[in-house]
Amino acid sequence: MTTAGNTARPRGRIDKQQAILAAAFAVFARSGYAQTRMDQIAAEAGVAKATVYSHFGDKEQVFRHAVQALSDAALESNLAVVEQLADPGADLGATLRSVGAELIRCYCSPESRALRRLVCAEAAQFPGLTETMDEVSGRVVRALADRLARLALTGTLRIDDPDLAAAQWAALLTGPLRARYKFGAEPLPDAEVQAVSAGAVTTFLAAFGH
Amino acid sequence: MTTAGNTARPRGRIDKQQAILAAAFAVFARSGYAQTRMDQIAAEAGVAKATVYSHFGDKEQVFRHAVQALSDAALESNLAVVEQLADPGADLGATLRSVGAELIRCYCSPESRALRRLVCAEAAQFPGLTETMDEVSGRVVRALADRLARLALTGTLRIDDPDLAAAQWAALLTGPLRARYKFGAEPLPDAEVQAVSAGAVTTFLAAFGH
Amino acid sequence: MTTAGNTARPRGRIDKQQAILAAAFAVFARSGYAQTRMDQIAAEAGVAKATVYSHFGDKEQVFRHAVQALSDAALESNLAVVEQLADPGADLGATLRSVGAELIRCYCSPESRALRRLVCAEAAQFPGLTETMDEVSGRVVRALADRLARLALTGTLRIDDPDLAAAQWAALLTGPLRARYKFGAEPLPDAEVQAVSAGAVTTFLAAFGH
Amino acid sequence: MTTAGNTARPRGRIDKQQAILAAAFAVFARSGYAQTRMDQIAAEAGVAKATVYSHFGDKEQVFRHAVQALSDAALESNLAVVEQLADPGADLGATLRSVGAELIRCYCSPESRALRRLVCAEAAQFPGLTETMDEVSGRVVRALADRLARLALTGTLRIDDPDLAAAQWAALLTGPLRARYKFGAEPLPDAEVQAVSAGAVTTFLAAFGH
DNA sequence: TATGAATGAGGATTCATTCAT
DNA sequence: TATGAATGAATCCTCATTCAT
Repeated sequence: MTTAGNTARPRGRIDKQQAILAAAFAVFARSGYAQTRMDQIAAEAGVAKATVYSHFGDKEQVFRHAVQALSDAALESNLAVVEQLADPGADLGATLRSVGAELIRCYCSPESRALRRLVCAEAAQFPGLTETMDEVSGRVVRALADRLARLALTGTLRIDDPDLAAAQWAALLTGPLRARYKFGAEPLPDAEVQAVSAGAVTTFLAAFGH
Repeated sequence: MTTAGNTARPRGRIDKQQAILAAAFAVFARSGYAQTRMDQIAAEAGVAKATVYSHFGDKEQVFRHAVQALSDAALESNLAVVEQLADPGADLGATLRSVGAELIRCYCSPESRALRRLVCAEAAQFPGLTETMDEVSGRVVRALADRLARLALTGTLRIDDPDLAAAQWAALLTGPLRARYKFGAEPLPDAEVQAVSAGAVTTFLAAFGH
Repeated sequence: MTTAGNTARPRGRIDKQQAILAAAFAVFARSGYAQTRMDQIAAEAGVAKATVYSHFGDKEQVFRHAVQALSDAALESNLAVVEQLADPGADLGATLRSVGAELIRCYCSPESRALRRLVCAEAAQFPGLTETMDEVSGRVVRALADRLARLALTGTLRIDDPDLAAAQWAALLTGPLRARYKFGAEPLPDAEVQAVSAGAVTTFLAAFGH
Repeated sequence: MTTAGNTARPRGRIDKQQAILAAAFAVFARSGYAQTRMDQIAAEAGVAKATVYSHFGDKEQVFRHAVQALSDAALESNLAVVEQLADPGADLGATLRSVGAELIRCYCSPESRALRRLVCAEAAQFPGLTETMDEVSGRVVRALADRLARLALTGTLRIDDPDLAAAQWAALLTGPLRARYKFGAEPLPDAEVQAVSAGAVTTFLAAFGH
């Protein structure tokens, strides 16, 4: 129903929904919740303001939908990266470094930073928002834990508590990053990515390797 | 005449400054930047709205000063905790666990959460804000690195790069915390504190202990 | 469909525009630019304040439109009077006196005084305002010059430079009026009108009659 | 203390009065009544705002004093010009043209334009202001009438009603000027001055010469 | 008198939201 | 459903004026 639509009108509605959501993503990410005007969203979506209302009810709903969509996307790309651990190859260290680097890049992508800013900013006013975020990182860490558990099973790693190990690896990857890369607009230098990932792997293997 | 002030008024100016700043801290932390009304700040400070303006110029300046003061306070209490590592005592593990736990508590104190929310929320609109935050965590990590370097010198730990070790320890402490404890309003259960701190120490010592 | 308007609403937009402009005329004329509150205009127009803004953008634009409309009206009534010279009748002096008196009355009508006050008052802050006014009096004088040129052609008057003669006649009509009648609120006594007009005609005919 | 100042204080008060008035002139003339802030006046006068209040009571009084002083100055310079008619010399036309030109320049001096703007603008809100202005132009016209009467006595001119003649001459001088020169900021071109003055003299002499 | 600080009343403007078409 | 127009509530900021010193 979403993609078929070769007859003229049935898709109009859905197209507009999508356009509105896309516009909302963009504007909220750019300006934050409070700074965002419904007019901007409508304009960027190419529809009338009232149309936005008839689709989503009010500003808060538009926001929640936008955040949800950003979260879904972020979750998906993170999981895709984690999946690369399914087949670690010969050089475990190298694989960990590469996957770690990609996780860092996901974590610092413009979309992720924007999402983090939005959630963080509105955590107080929008109950349930932090839960959404916990959900995302929780599922990523769990997926990571799954992979690590497999590697422990095969004896590649020496892990008692895969959840803890996963959480700590994630922490070692994202913790040392400067705030300006986590929240700010500054582009993340590749050297930083490599260094942090390498450092994380060294410590991680010292604790969980052989 | 300005500083003696045992008679009633000469200090009035400064008192009001302080009162306004304190009120601003509170209100911004509660409601976020955009939701905060200048009236609220003035009322909470017990002064007229125009007085706030004559002291700080406009809302943005009030905000910046408030954030600065919160940052200063946060930095100070973090540094005080780190200083406890100066004399690690006999049981290094226990000391690390205890200091780690206190650092976590600092990190999740209501003030710190509020500060994080505010900075994060307004990072896009207020250039320089993330730098302020980097500065704080940077200095804490550096102080931590100083302590770790001493312990490496005395042979208590085995550390090549104290800065990296410090950053990683901090990461192991704060990274695994759920978003609801970092940004949300939920109170931080002591069990979580203990568990995370203990886990961090184990991994840390595995990498940097004997 | 827009102009027929036997169904209720299509003309609503235009009606409101008109209502707002009319209200703005009145209030600005009464109180001057700075003293005028947007609320007053909105109230007097019977619309919401925001409607005024959505139609005109800001106070300055409302003002400019109001002035423009007042100017247009003033121009029109002045031209109508001047047109009476097209057929001067047998007694030229009497006609000139009568037309002069009417021009003085136009010049001192409440609307004209208000317009003069507004333009004069805000000349410094609103570039282009004086030009608008010059335009009005310029066109009136030119129309007058046209009439005088005709009378010169028929030999009724002896005029070399009709533009100069017109400007001077206008000057003789309005120049001798006391400020209180040009700008003030005082009603213009008919005796004053007659006297000034008669004096103007005498001098004018001495210079340009036979 | 600022200029003469050999004894220390006694003149301080008066100096400040003067400074305040001078500043008020300048600022009101620049910005109009409503746009003028008491702070600006105080700042430009180099005193504290409260000092302005202790000298003049409130904004309106400051304004009235400023207008009065501007009026006095304007009156004085106009009268000085008129006085040149006391000894008209051999070529009456030339003298009239020269005096007329100077009157036009007085009339369009920055101070006079400012004064006209201020009075005109606030005529509605400040009763008595137009009277002040009538007083000025009234006295100038009367002085002019005095001179014309003398010239009539000596047979140089042929005037029945010197007051009317004076008013009309003044009208012929100022009436034809464009609004931008009367109220606006545009500098008055000398050619305009000459032309208007010459035209006025021609018509005036046609009516009142031999 | 001179002043720096404080204030209360007020005003322009914005924006989420709703209606009538 | 889509829209242009209308709105009312809210908010930042300004400024004439007053006090205490």
